[in-house]
Amino acid sequence: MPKKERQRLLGKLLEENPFLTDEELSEHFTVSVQTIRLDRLERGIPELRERLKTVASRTMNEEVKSLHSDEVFGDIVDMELDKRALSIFDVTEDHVFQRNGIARGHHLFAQANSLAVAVMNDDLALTVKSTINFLKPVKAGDRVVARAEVKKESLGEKRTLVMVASTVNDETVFTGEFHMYRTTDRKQGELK
Amino acid sequence: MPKKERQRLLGKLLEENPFLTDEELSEHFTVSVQTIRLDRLERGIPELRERLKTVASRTMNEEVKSLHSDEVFGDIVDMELDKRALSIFDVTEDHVFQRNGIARGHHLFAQANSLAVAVMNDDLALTVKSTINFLKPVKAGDRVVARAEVKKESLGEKRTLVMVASTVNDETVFTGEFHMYRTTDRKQGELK
DNA sequence: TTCCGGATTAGCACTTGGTACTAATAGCAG
DNA sequence: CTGCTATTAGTACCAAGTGCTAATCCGGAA
Repeated sequence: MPKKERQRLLGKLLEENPFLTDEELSEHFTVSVQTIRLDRLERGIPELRERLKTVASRTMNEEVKSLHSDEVFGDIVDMELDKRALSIFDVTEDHVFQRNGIARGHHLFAQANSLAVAVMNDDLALTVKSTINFLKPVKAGDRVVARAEVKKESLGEKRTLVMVASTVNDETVFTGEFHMYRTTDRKQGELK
Repeated sequence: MPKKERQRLLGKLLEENPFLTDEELSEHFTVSVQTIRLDRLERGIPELRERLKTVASRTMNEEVKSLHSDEVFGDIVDMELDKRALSIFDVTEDHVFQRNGIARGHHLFAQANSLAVAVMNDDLALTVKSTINFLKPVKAGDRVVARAEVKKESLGEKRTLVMVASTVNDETVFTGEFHMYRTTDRKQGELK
């Protein structure tokens, strides 16, 4: 097997299974341990212990994250109940597909949906139906600004329509219509 | 500080942060490294390297599930590429509104959306547009089963329609239409 | 007071899975 | 034959330990 091919496979193998020692790897490829070390050196692949450290720290971070991200997805920076609201969501590496670096749709949806729930001046607001459009891909590092607007003229009792538009650098990347259900039956515009 | 108390704290500390070496721990408790080792021995706490190994393997196990389908929310239990797929998502306290115990919409959406992406036999599948319905509230403890079906007769080139229906105890709680974009332009039914 | 025992500390040999470096060898191309 | 690359071998060293023995400290009972 040519060297290049072996190194490529080595990288792939270790990505799938970071627990392999150089010795195990040398047996797998039937080369010497030193060759494996040279290969790792050339490809910048760290040693077993370092690999485990990074994998383990990834876990710890994610566990913290899934706990933290509780009520609202994205920071609400401005809100006028029953009228409009604005939230900001910074996209990081954690939110994108590894393969193409594009943010997963459900994160944009989560931001918009959370904002729609929050802007409703109601104890128990639920999303009933929604139509959404992903207009442009969002990348890691982008700052997504979602604007929600409550449509006054909308729908019957206990139903409210909230429109959300999300932008990155003033370019619209996402729009959504959220049909919300509220428990308290209340006339339009009346504050709680 | 009494020995018992120190050992209790040691256990707690290492659970939160498994990355600490005996030396760092000895400084933290202002005792010798040997004392820390005796403490670990008595409490059956493994050494740093073993701790990282178990933490890392925990990650990998979780990632194996999402490896198949590239970052899926919910476990995919069955899948026939380009045809249909099924995933399970167990709702916990973390997924519901504290106030009313009802699952946040974006979790159901995330499960369905991830499944729609996974079922597409494509390297780069993106959601373009989606219409969803939340039919019944989902509570903590519920097991949500999402079924995705690729509609063969659907849409133009590079576009595919995926229908997803999610049920709890055979009752439909959520339905969604996902208009997916694929990069590889390919005839219907043709396998990669 | 003296002696005992648990707790603590110290020291040494050894282990794993490496790094860093040097040197030797094999195989092929010009 | 020379030069070059790839591979292999061997040495010293490191981190973070285990395992074991031995010394020390300190408080309470005889």
